[in-house]
Amino acid sequence: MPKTDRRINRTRRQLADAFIQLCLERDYEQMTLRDLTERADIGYATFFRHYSDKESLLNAILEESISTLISSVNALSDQPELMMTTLFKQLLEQPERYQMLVKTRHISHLLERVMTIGSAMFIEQFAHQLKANIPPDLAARHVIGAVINLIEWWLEPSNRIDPKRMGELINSLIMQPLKDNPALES
Amino acid sequence: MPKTDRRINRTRRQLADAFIQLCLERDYEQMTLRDLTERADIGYATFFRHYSDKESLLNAILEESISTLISSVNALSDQPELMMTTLFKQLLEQPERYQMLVKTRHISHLLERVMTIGSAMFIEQFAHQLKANIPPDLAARHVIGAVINLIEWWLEPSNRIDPKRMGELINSLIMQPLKDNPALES
DNA sequence: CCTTTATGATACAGCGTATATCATAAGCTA
DNA sequence: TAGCTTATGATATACGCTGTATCATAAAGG
Repeated sequence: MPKTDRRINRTRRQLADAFIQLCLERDYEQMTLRDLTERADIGYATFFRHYSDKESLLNAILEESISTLISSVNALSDQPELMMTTLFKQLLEQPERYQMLVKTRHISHLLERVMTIGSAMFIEQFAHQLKANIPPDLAARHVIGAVINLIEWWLEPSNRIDPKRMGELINSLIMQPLKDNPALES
Repeated sequence: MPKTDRRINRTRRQLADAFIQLCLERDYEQMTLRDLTERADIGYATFFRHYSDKESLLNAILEESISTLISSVNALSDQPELMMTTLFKQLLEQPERYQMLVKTRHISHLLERVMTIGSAMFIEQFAHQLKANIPPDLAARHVIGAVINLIEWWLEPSNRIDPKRMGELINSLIMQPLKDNPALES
């Protein structure tokens, strides 16, 4: 493994931090690279030595977030509810980063990758006990989309209710209703 | 009511059509006003006599779509399932337009306005029979977000299942699970 | 300590945006 | 239809942002 130059890490960290800050303060679209490099306190031309354009930096941050999240969750794919609570706890580690991904509408890219780990198993596990006449495509899309929707809601600072409770709610509002004989719980 | 000049209507219609076409063919972000005015077959400068920028045109199309959709469903706010099927039938009238709004991620703006009509009544109607410990904010968000998610899925041409069936599925997968004593149906 | 390399500063070409101007054509009104 | 009004087309232009090239300098690594 090649050690990366400290200066490279420093520059990229400054860029990522400035990017997240500016995204939350202003708007992604109208944020210029001049704004960004000034906030990051690096030379304008230096940006292009690391990323080809603004979107490329965003994708780098996205991919890094995906790796972090997946490696903390992929061992739990057989325990959906524990996987969910673990996911929520992980999100709390760097809230600004994930709020930025909500604002730029890239959080779904991230969560689709994460959810695919769990939902593939979920679909396989429940395929034979799906409610009658529910198209499997629709079921899969509903699980992933509805969970993402609640996570986006939960990322708002005033909505950060207990991760364990969120896991229960997701199970009761989204997972169980797909089953033929839903277990009744509070 | 002031009659608008035919030329104005003609220009704006050409711009909207070209905009929808190019959005579906290429990408919204990298679509230039030169591309747009060339496709619409109008002079470049003429664009700015109608809209201040690209986003302004998109918003105009969005607002027009919202008006059309709302006026076709707002009388049905007391019949959620009929409102849903009517909504789906309306979407079938101009599929390209709404697919474009999905691609530009503006469909949620539209559907939030439409769903607010129905969900306000839904919330009021079911507030007293909500499952225990479900935060009302979360419930409202879940209803709107999950419905929008299924509509986006349904707008994909290969997923256009029967509007009536969609209304039933939405009721059984999203609405009923929020209630304390969910009615069991197929 | 010496070599390597990432950075900062600057200049510059290219492109898209947005505005101003003027002649022309199309629409409206009587 | 005639005459006035107005939207359009074409063109020129200023401006800002992007992306690249160059060179001297500072910082890192061995």
